[in-house]
Amino acid sequence: MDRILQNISRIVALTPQEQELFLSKIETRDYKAKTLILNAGEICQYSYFVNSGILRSFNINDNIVEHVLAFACHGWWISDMYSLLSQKPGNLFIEVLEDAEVVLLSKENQEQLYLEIPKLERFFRILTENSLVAHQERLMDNLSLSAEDRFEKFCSKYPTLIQKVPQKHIASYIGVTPEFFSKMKARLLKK
Amino acid sequence: MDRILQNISRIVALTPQEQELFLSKIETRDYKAKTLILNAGEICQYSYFVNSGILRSFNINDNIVEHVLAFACHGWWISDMYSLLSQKPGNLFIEVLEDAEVVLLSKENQEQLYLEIPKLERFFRILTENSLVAHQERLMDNLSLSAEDRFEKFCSKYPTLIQKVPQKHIASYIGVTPEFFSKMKARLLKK
DNA sequence: ACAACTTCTTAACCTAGATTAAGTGCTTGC
DNA sequence: GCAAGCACTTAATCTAGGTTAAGAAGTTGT
Repeated sequence: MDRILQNISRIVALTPQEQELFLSKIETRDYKAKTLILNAGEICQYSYFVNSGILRSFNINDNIVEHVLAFACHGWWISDMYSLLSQKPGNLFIEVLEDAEVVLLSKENQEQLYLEIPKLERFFRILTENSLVAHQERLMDNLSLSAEDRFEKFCSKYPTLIQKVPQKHIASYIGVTPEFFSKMKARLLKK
Repeated sequence: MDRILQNISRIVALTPQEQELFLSKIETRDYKAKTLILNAGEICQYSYFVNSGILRSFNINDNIVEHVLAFACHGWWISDMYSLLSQKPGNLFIEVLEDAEVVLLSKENQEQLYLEIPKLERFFRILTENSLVAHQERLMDNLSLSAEDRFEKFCSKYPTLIQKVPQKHIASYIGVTPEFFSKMKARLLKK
C-alpha cells in the first residue's frame, strides 16, 4: 500500500499527517489482464500509479494500427495527460497487460492536494519535468536513430519489459511493424 | 519588458510586489542572428523566454546531421531541459535564427522563486505539463503519420514560422531530409 | 481435448523517404 | 562588384522498413 508513499519520498518528504491525508485521497483497485481501464473518447479522470502488474497506453489511428505511447510497471505513473489536463475526450486507451494493482488519484483530489500540501505540487512538477525530458530524448531518437539502435536502447533502458510484454507491443513502441521487428531480431541474434 | 509578466498572468496572478521580485531575478539580452546561446557539451544554466526574434534548439548526431527539437518565437520558453535539470553537459545547441531579445532566468533564481512565490512553481508545473502533452502528440504523430501529414499539421499549428525560418529547419523538425521536403512541397503545390 | 484465437516467423514484393550529385539563384562579406 | 557561401531544387539511384500472405506454435476458454 505504501509503495506510493515510498515513490513520493524519493523526491519530497511528507510528515506522517500529510501521508495520512494523501492516503485518504487515493483508491486502490485490482484489474485483470486485458482490462481497458481507459477508452479513447472518454474523459480521463485519474492519474494511475502501478503497484504491481503492467499497463500500456496506446492510440489507434485511421488505419486501425495501434501505437504504444508508454508502458508502466510497478512504481510508474501513467495517464492520458492530454485528456486529464484538458478534461476533453482523449484518444488514448490504457490497457492492463498483466494482472495489476493500481492506485487511482482523481484530478479533483490531485488539485486539492496541491493546495493542502504544496510539496505535492513540487513532486508532480518534478515528475512531469522528468517525463518531458524522457519524451524529448525519445523524440530525438526516433528522428535520428535506426530501428536497430532504438531497439538496443530500449533493451538497456527497460530490460525487464522485454521478457514480460508481447514483442509486437515493443515493436509498436519503437515504431516498427511486428514483421520487421521479427526480422530485425533474427538478424541481431546472428551476430 | 513585461511581455513575460503577461505570459505568466495567463496562468497565475502575481501581486505587484511579486512581479517586482520576479523582475529582479531576470536579465534581458539581445542576440544577433546566428549566435549560439547554448552549445552541446555545456551545462545549461538558464530558462530562456523569447521577447522577440526566433530561436531553435537542435542536436547533431554522429552522422553530422542536425535534428531540430524546437522553435521558439515571441512568448515562448526554450531551454535544454535535460541539462538544466540534471546540471550535466547536454547535447542540444540553441541558436538564434532571427535577431532576438531574450529573457534569462537562471536555475538558481528559478528555484529560489519557487520558494518565495509558490504560484510560480504552479506556473512552471503547468507550462511543463503542456509541453509534455505537446511532445506526446508529436511523438505519436511521428509514429503514425506520413511526412506529408506531419507537414500539414505543422503548417496549421505554426503558420507564422513557415515564412520566417529556412525550410531545411522545418524539414528537420518534421523528420525528413531537405531534398525530400522540397520534392514533397512541389507535389503539394500541384494540387 | 479440441476449436478459436493470438503471437511470432518467414519470405516475396513494394514504397516512402534517403543518398548522391549537379545546378540555380540568393545573400553577404570584403 | 564579385567571390564564396547559403538555401533550394531536380533527378537518378538506393534502402530501411512496410505490406501481404501463409504457416507454425503456443495459449485460452469451454
